[in-house]
Amino acid sequence: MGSLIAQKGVGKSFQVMSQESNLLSELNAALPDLNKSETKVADAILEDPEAATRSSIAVLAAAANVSEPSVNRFCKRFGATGFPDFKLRLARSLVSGVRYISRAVEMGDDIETYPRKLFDNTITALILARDQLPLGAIERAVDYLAQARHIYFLGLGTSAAVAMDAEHKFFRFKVPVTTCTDPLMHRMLAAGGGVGDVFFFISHTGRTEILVETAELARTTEATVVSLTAEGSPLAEASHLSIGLSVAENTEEYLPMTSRIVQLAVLDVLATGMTLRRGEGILPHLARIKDSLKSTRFPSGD
Amino acid sequence: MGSLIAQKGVGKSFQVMSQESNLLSELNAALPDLNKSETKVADAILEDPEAATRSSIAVLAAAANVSEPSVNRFCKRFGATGFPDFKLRLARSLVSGVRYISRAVEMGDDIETYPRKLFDNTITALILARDQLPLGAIERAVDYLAQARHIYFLGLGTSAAVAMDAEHKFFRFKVPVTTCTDPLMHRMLAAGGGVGDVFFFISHTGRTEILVETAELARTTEATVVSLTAEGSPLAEASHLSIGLSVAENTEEYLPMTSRIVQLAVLDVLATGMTLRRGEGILPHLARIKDSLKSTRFPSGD
DNA sequence: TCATTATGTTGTTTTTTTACAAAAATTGCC
DNA sequence: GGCAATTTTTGTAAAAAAACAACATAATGA
Repeated sequence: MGSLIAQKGVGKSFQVMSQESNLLSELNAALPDLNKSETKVADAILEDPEAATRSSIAVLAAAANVSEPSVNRFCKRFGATGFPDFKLRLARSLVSGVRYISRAVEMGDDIETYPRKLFDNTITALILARDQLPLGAIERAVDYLAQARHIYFLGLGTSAAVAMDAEHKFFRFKVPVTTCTDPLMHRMLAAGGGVGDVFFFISHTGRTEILVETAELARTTEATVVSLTAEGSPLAEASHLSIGLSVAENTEEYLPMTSRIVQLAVLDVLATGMTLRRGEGILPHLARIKDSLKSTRFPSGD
Repeated sequence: MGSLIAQKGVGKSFQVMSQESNLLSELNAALPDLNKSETKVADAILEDPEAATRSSIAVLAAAANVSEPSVNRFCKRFGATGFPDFKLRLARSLVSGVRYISRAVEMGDDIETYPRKLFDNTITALILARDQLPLGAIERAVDYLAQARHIYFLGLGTSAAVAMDAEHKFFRFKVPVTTCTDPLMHRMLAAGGGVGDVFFFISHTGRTEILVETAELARTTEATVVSLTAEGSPLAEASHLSIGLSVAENTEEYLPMTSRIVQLAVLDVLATGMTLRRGEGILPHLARIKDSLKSTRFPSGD
């Protein structure tokens, strides 16, 4: 379920996923399964989707070098009742303005181009992550965290910053939270784990040896080992519970980017889950913490 | 500027704002200024906007008990070139109005609901930020950073994690980067600033007194002060250059959420800008840094 | 009552869709 | 492999639907 199913012969329609799906990404995904003229139409649309929504069927047909009925059939294949309906759907999926086709930044890109690309890629990654969020794992993670006596967020490199962010969130729940970036410290903490301790590992690849070893070490204790990492990775295997992410890795070659933002978003979810678990009672406490900062600030105008 | 202007008598058109605005709210706002048949049409559309996007002009005219040209004129009054164009705009604003409207998590939300809400809110924040990104400021910030002899990322609380993330990115450009969370240390660093030093302040509110004071202190030196913070805030005022963000403040009451993700995304943009500025030459260097981690990892399957 | 504005009617133009036919590709058979 | 039959793909042309413009009538207000 979820991805395109080309039902050859049967009804020949590219019925897809829930209505959630984005028409543009759908087009993109269907691309390999399309025949000649369909491909031409898809290309023409993807070339400039915005323009496509404004074109008449005749204009689009000309742009794609196919006949008008071909365009019409194309629309129907994608679940629309006809061309106008198709344009409507297309317009809707354009709203977020996200170019669903991730485009990497190129050396020649100017200031008008690359910030948009980066944002779009990040947004796309979040949308993808949202749609395949392992809710079961998240729910169980919240269980563990809510019952934890002490939480350790462990990550290295870029994930260390994510761990730090997590610390800034979870200490609010009256649970001792520890983060650190020293792998030797990690080991010692892990070795000392006991009942009620939750070791929360954060790693994009899930393959960093020292981190996996630390997780394995923690497993030998009474502590609970949770990880936020790549699905099926060694770290995931080493954990009691893994929140598996399959972030279509960074379009950008050299700088870590989208993966950590998705991790942060997931941690937001966990923290929120914890708030909900705690119930109304925790709200005054959270409010107090927030208010404690007021006196450190210049009064705001409004 | 910004809100609807009903130019009675002159051209009689409800020309409005940028195309940014939401057509639905526009209709709503214009309601009192409409005449009889226009009101009927507006009512019919507002009654069920979703249906309106699917109707032909005839169907809508019937639903509103007016003639077809009345509907057509109505559409033109609202800036559309005609009925189809109007429907397109309506479809667009329906998406942004309905789905992309920020919805706060509520106490009763279940696992199917709140993760989605959180992700949607984050995504919306990124879209908003993307569309009002101060490109000029970003470009100048890249200038400063690219020429920096030493970069200091300073932030407190949640922004400390963002600063740490920035450190993890920018050290790759062969520039000394310092982050720290100790405000006394901040002051001393700021006091010691000199030509070529860039102090990069990160703060959601831009009102944290010690941070603003540190920025002011840094301003007394030869160093450059840049900030990523709320537009028009004291911190922004204290800086040579401010990248102003107007993150529609956290729907979530008590946990800092979307703002820092937007900050991270902007830092991605800056880091990328720096890569582009450095040109192809920097790529092997970035690749070397990335590869340096290979030996710390379990070999990946693919 | 006259001028102005608002609305509707009629008919034309544009757009979309259907029905059908030609072309291309595929399959089965020799 | 070659050839016919079948299926699929694509295009043409005509019908249907939709949108629009021009004009006419009705309503409104001075």
